[in-house]
Amino acid sequence: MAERDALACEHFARPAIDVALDLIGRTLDVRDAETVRSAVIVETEAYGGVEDLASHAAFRPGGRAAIMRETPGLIYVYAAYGMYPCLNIVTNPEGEPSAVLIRGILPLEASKSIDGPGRSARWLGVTLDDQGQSICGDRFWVSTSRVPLPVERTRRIGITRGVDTEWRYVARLE
DNA sequence: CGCAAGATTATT
DNA sequence: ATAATCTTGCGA
Repeated sequence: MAERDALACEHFARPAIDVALDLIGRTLDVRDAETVRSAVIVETEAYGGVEDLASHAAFRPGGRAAIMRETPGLIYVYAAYGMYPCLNIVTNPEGEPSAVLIRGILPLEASKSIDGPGRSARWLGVTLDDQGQSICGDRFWVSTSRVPLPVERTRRIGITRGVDTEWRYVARLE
């Protein structure tokens, strides 16, 4: 079998804000029993750090979000409003609980981008059971290659606290 | 044990 | 604008 074009887990052992920007333009692959879904990451948000009140690690540190304290490169999945699984990648700088939320993707076989964390995770086939999986494993991996895209930096969406920090990145698509 | 809030989405 | 739907945290 050919070498897989995958980033090593150590790549995510950096501040979430750095990883969030770095991920824009990279391809995310998710292997299913039958197929492999591939999509370019076009929108991300960084969460974490002791000062980030919007982070689950700050106001909901127990339960699933505890994984944000674990090894970088692990998958954190939470159900937004109890209904929609959302995909995160744990990115631990120095024991600081943090993660990057995948908010938008551009499926390779599609022409239209998918907007929103719930819709993105659903297209990729991500479920709550993927909690704890590795982003550099058999089911999930991210390409070493990166499509150069114009990136915009904005405030995060859908939150009521920590609204001042500009920790969201969006690729500007033609 | 009960209740309110929340990193959302589809429908009215 | 608002319902759908459930985990987590907090107060009684």
